[in-house]
Amino acid sequence: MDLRELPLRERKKARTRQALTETALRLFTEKGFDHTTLDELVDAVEVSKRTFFRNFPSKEDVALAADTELWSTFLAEVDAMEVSGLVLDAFRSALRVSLARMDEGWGPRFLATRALCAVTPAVEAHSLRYCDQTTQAAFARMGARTGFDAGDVRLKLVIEVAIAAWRHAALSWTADGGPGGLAGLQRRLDAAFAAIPESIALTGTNATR
Amino acid sequence: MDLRELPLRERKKARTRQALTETALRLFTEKGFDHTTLDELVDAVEVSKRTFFRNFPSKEDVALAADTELWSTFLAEVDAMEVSGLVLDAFRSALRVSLARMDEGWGPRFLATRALCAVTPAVEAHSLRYCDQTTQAAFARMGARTGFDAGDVRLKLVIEVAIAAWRHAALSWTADGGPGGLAGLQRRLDAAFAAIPESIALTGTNATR
DNA sequence: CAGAAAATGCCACCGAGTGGCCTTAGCTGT
DNA sequence: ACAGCTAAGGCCACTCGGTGGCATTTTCTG
Repeated sequence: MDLRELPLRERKKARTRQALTETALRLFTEKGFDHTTLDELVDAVEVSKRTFFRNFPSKEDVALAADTELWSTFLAEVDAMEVSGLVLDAFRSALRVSLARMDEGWGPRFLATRALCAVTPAVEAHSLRYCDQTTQAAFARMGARTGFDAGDVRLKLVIEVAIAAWRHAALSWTADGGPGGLAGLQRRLDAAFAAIPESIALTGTNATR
Repeated sequence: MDLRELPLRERKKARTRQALTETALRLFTEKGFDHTTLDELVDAVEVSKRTFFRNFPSKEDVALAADTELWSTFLAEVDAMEVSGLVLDAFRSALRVSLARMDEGWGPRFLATRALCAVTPAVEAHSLRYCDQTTQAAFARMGARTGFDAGDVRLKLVIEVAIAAWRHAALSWTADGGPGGLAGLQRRLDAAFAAIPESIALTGTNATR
């Protein structure tokens, strides 16, 4: 992430990208996603609208920078991870490590992004798609790396379960205002994973109240 | 679903709605979602664009009519279902019953919708959001009906797992071209549910190839 | 310092989606 | 049967997200 060593061109590009994500997140949070036009954003950052769309495929994407950082790190982690034992545990630790790799300031940005998702359907939809694409990519890479069949239901499901645990952890953590920072999020993640066996064995009767 | 008994006004409304969904699915499949303008669609059905947006909140929604039919039936089923034993089994049978409730012609429409999702990111994103909303709604209703805590991780996870099984079944069935019709989809669904216990117990080692 | 290559800015354009307002058509009373 | 009410549809103008084309600036290379 250190960009001091990059050529000037790349540095400038990275700088405008970051300015766009930061300003966008601030404006969207202050005024709402729908009530912030792209013109306002690009005016504030002093770039042209054309430049914006060379950096981000859509208005929604600039709001989800925190998500994409996490997911790309996660995929790299999946590629690198040792699987000796429960596959579910491997994914849990991949998530844990990815979270630890996020740079300082990511936590608050992620929190703001989630808050935005909660009130803006369009952003939520994009976020879910990223999540799903990541799940599928993880499935494909794991399938290629380990010996599992290309369409093995079990591998697919275990990844979906891991991601579901992550999503629940992130959601509940966000709903409570992000208590304890990233360590707090980490704890919720562990709790969610720990609850998985009980979940599928869960029984209940109709409470007639 | 029989609309012979409705007042004339309602009948007409239902008819235009159906004409829109059918024509939309046909046009989108033939020419692609992005290369079909709303003007073409409303011209074909002979309604104004304004009328379209009184029936559907967005262009994507008209393509997902098959999804919404299934999910609303599923939610009704969740409200009605008996839970005595494994909660996971209750959801499996709710999905099974919902599928059986779909009217004739739903199968092909659903298949076409899924094919559309596979090639059109915007439609896919909307579809995922519907799915997620359904999951959350099922969670909220179940939480209210049975005695579980409002934010019980286990209940949330078991629903996510059930939906994940459904999604995998639908995806693999679609990828193969929908073999065996709805009965074939049903079989994939059973197989996916059956694989859940093995999934979370799945172990593997790095295949160094 | 010259020239290639990449990034940016500018402008015109398309299509999705909305608000306002008027007209039409189905539903109510007498 | 008829008059009035109400809901739905049609029409029009407008905003905003997103794209293509082309000229201009800026950085890299020799």
